[in-house]
Amino acid sequence: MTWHSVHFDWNHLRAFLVTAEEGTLSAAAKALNSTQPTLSRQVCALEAELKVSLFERVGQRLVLTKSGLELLEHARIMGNAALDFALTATGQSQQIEGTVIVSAGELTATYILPKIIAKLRRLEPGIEIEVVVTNEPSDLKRREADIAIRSFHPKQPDLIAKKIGEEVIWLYASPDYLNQLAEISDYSQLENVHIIGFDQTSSVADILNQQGWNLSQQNFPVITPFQLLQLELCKEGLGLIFFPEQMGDPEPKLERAFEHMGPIMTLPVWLVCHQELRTSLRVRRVFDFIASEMQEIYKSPDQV
Amino acid sequence: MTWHSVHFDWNHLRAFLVTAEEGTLSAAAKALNSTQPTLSRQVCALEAELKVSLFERVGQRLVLTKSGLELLEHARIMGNAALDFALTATGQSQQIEGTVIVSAGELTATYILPKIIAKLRRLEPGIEIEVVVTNEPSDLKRREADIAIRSFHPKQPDLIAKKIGEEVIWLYASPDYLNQLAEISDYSQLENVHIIGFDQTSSVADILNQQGWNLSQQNFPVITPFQLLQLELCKEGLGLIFFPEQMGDPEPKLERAFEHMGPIMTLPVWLVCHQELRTSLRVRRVFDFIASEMQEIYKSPDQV
DNA sequence: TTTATGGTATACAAATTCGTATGACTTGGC
DNA sequence: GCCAAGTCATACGAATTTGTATACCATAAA
Repeated sequence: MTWHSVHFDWNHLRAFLVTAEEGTLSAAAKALNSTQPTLSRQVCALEAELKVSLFERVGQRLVLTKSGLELLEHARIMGNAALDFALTATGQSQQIEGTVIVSAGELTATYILPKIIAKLRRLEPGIEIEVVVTNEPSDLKRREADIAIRSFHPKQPDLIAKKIGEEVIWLYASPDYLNQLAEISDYSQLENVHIIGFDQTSSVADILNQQGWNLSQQNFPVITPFQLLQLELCKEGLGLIFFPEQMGDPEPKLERAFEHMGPIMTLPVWLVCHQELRTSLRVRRVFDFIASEMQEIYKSPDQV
Repeated sequence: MTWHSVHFDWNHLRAFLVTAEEGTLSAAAKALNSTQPTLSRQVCALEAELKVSLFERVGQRLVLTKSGLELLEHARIMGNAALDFALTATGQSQQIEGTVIVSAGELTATYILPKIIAKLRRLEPGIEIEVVVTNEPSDLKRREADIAIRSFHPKQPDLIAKKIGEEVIWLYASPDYLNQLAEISDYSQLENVHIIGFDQTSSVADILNQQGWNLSQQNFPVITPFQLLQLELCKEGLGLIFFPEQMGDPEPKLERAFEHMGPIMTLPVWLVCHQELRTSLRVRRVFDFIASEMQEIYKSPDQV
């Protein structure tokens, strides 16, 4: 086997890849925990090694040349291979010390995780936990997170998922606001009800309308995707919110609305992790611990 | 896009890959134009970065651990991507200066290439030619060569091939030896003829036996795959050799044997090159030049 | 036009990496 | 059993790469 063609500096290729993906040298430097001059030199060096002009320096902006665009495709393949390599490497690491990244939504991160993490840290002081709070599903493959808590089963076959339980969603409101709605028992009468929505899409309205409500955009005077703000607004009596019973019931200033009509919906709770990472002592420890602790919580919600 | 998991040193991964493939650090160092201590440190550094033990140091030999074996597969993918990257990069290089590697068999290298290379060097002083002389087909994909002269059409679809002509193979012998064989016209009488063979396999005998000869191992007292040695042995009168007429006819001390029976066989001559490289100014120039020069030669063999 | 912002390339000192030399060790052959 | 050959790891000076600071340029807004 000859390695003739592999003599160029692979780090320079990485510099090229990240620069091309990020758009600027400065951004690439930030992404790689490096500095802009370093990236600048590395890309230049790669161009010299290959005798190919990768970027065209037009003004302050770098724009890929035709050759650069073609080469970027191969560089991407290499980057993905590096990603896979890093992933299985983390999985192969048999040492318990290190960081585990957990991705969760705002509510889970706020109400569920703190006690679990505290308990885990007491049991395993060598494991450091990094929590990524996002309502978007993190890309486990790219290792934006090692473990994710999600409300849906992942499609990818290389992910493993464990079902923790069901999150029961009710409508909640402050006692004040509930008084204003008193006596109402028929959904169709709720023309002027206020609900604090997530975004401009009508998905929340759709769910309720399917259950007999008759809601339009006017029923959503305040909108925010930040659920903790929804909660505070609700406490102030600005309207109803969707909230899981595990988090909503313990809130002193919150009461279930229309309880006799039953819960709005239930969402499953999945704990997800990449297959490769299950072989890691560290990740497995955290995964199993979170799973057992959360299962305990979802069995008896009042413990939250 | 996050580059979280790509922070490890890609050159260290390359060091791991080449070391694993080559078997020892020293061999890997040679392959990478580096030194053994450097490779040693890089592999150690990678192990530290990943917190994974890649090799087990048993005695002086490095043997892959289970983790190392698993990671090697991903590293191989990355290596192949690097290969592809380098390949198209060379193709993208629009600079005429640089080295072009030509692979040829002994006879072509000795009789055909020198004049062509000399002429080319006069026309294109910026192009340096490296000739790889081997009877094995070079791996164009791994860039053991940029251009190869072969006697068969390549199967791989990503290679492009141009047919130069036909090599007509005769049996040749020294005048001395021919006199010993005088008067013989029937192949079946040639029980004691001596032929200088290539190797222990009976492929040469098979070819002749199919044409009515009756040869056994005894007819091949001297064997060598080195064709120039065959030639010299033939000149010394040790026996017959297979030789192309383009090279054999001009030899003063050589004559065709059994000419009236026609040539033994004809071999096509193909000029082969990787598709990606055709886009390189430099490689294309050499390819086209060799093609036209060789076609000229194979039209009128006496010019050799 | 002017100014503020965000970008790249260059200069030089500091930190890192590399190559040479060397030592300790294992394997294979005589 | 011993010697020769070949392996990997370590030490230290040299070479390379990196980061900080800075200059310079382009664009957008005032």
